[in-house]
Amino acid sequence: MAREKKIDMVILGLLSHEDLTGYDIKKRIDGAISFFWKGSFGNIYPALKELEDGKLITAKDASEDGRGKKAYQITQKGREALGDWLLDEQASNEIRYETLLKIFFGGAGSRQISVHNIEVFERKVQDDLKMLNDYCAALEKDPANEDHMYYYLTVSFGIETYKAYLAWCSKAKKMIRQQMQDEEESR
Amino acid sequence: MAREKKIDMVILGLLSHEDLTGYDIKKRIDGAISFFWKGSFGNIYPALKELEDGKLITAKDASEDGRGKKAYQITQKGREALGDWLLDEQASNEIRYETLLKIFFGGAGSRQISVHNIEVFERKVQDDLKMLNDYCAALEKDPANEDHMYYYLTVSFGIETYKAYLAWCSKAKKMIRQQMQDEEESR
DNA sequence: ATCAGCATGTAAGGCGTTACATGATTCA
DNA sequence: TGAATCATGTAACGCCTTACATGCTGAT
Repeated sequence: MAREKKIDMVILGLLSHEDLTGYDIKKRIDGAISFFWKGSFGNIYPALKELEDGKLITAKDASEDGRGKKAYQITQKGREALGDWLLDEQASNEIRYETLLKIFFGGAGSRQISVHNIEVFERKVQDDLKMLNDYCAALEKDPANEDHMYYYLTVSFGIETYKAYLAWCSKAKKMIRQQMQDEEESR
Repeated sequence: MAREKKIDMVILGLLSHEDLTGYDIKKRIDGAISFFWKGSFGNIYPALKELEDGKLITAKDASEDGRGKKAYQITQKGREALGDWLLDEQASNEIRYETLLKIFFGGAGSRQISVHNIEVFERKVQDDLKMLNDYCAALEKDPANEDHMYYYLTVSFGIETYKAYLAWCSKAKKMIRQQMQDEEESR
């Protein structure tokens, strides 16, 4: 029960559903997971090697044609590690929002800059929310399977928080603009 | 306009209001900022040294008594760097929620475990929300200064998103329990 | 032909965390 | 006197990002 890397758990989690290549794993991570977890090739391939060394996964040659394509399968030991991780109630949940940093220190710049920084953030959130809504719609069409609910729950977490972000953006812009106006009137 | 580290900007931002020691800076970061940004001594002290080397801040001996206490001041050059950073509209906003990972892969464990993981998360959010509400109350009592609104905005961002988290927690637990019940009935 | 996408991997560097090391002060 | 807090710093390690290097395949 060594302190496994999170990327290991992501890989094991994905492989618990289907066999995948490193490249496929990257694509899956870039999908619905991407708004709360990231991964890169420079991250994934070394992790696959370590997991294979630890016998948590096995590789089989999946080249239909001779190129070195490898599909990975999870082993029983891998499933156990995944189960242990789920049972461990400690979880690191972190946010690092540079935008909030810029708002917090907004007094060091003009109010217009702060409004602009909020607008840039707002646009990004709107785009991401669209993406999440698309995922959600796709899930509703698809026949309900066992894991469906879990995917839906994470997507809905994203949708709800992003909606809260957008509400905050409106409020924040209004508040800053109001203060700009107050100042103008008192001049 | 080199690609400055974010911790540098946090330090400059804090020093733009008041002179502080490294130890004080840590305390400030652990305050209202902590829910969207982190810092550690192993992070802060080397950054202070680099900022001093780059003449963005200056140190003066603040030992009332002979111990090597140093208070840092921001320089004009430091203020400019801070202003440039605020003007730069690109910002990295990331969340890494292991809890969501555990929910996403919840199918690999029992439903009870998923409910439990949500509850652990929920309790943490409730505690943090209390803290944020306290900050908010303190801000409302304090006389309104220039930067007040900016502090308020980031705190209110936290409050709003944490409320959305809690609403999601209730919904998610209900959904999982409902599915457990459905299954029991169809047995 | 050429470009996008499939596919695997390595290397350097950046940044941050944790633990360690040290010592003074203040308050109970 | 002992514990908590103030105060500064270093060192090792972990983990991830970015960029690089390589080559095949399928569609236009």
